[in-house]
Amino acid sequence: MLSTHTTRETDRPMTRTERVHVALRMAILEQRLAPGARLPEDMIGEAFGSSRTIAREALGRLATEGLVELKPNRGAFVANPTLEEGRGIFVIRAALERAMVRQLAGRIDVETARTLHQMVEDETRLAEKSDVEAIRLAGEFHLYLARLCGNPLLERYLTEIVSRCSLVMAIYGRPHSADCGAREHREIVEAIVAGDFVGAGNLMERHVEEVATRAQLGTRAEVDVRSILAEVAAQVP
Amino acid sequence: MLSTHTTRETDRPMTRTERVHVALRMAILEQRLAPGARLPEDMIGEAFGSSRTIAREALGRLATEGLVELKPNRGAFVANPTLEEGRGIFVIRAALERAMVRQLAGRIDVETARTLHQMVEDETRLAEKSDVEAIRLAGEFHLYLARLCGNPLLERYLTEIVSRCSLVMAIYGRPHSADCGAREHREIVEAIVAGDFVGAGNLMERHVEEVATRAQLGTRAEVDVRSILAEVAAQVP
DNA sequence: TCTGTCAATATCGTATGCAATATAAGACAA
DNA sequence: TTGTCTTATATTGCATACGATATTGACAGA
Repeated sequence: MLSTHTTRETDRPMTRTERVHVALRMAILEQRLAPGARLPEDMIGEAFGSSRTIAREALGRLATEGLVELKPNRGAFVANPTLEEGRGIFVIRAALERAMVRQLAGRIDVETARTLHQMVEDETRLAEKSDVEAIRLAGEFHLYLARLCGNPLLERYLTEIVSRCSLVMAIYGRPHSADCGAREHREIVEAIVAGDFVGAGNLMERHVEEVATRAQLGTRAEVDVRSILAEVAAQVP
Repeated sequence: MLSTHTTRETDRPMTRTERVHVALRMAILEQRLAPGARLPEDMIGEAFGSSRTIAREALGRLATEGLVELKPNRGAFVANPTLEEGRGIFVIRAALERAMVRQLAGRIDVETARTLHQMVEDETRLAEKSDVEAIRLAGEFHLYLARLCGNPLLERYLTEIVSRCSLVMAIYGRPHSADCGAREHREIVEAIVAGDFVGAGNLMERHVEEVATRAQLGTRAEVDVRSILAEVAAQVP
């Protein structure tokens, strides 16, 4: 059994808004809904057998998560963050995750430590088998750490940020670049367990930055409509 | 003129939801609405001459900001964060503001530097005159730095966090404790302008932590009903 | 052929009505 | 007096209707 960590005990049967919300989030993160796609309230309501009220609220939440853009009197669109926004998101992520592991360092009981090691183990094993699974597990790892902090706001922010990062990587990342590097995760876990909060913080900060650069976020230039038009024009005989 | 920095050019005449939203936020932060107070949609809609739809949406936004708590099928209440949540919020704030000034260090043009010095000047001058004004200016200072980063998400998070901090301090802080310390601000500005990103980061991190401790967030114990009852019982003859 | 104006359409912003749910109050028995 | 059951009330959850707004396409004029 690989992902006991992901089970979220839904005591409440999940409100309709929530259902639509998570379904749309999934679809966007899996790129089944392409960035820039229109998301009319009517269409969503119809698709889920609900009214626009539900669709509207779900879209509102997705907008605060940064996954959709809400243009007043125009409608909702799947977000299409610029490369610069993407970099900004990773900056915040690095800062939050640094603080997170610093706080965690030396405050992990043996049971939790075992779980963390197990997660890294699973990641390593899956790294060569299934890309998509490995990426999912890597995300789980970061979110699990956030949960351990016992800081609800930190957890919320990190959940949101991880979503945004996934979207940015889906847009700008090259294939396979999203791997989180199980080895880096292992080093971080070891630093945390050892109580080395400075080392853990630095490792995590560097880790996040490297994920960003591996995704080519540092090198690829902003898509410039003008230059593309020039290219296209040049190809016309 | 003290606060040109606060002018937000509202190109759009501000939607009704927004109006209710900011009005309620003000009221909560000024403690005109006490923590724990009920906020029925009907009542709010009536008060603002709008329908429940508007009130509902405003409450939803305030909930994501952490200023109101939304209990399903029960209603909305002014948030009443625990002391522990309050500490967690300051942890995040320290992390974000550290990253913020590190990014800013050495990237400030002379015009902006002048503005920053002016803000610190104003704070110093008002520090002895008007408490409430000084506190407001201090908040402006932090938010202005966030705006300078050009990172929309960072700006949003920090706005949200500053609100939450205000609420926490209103609940748990002792009077006058919220002063941000204009001298600390001056040191930070100087480090930023000098391009000393390590120093600026450390100063800011410490500064936020000290604001938290000055507010007694580090010392005061959680209110424990049991112990209070014991005290009361002991006083009974 | 190009550009400006206008109508048609699609979609959102808002109000309101009805059903569902949770709390609170009251009655009653132990 | 206390515990439990029932009923009443307050309030939200959700759907729908109507007016407001932006975009699209057609058409007239240059």
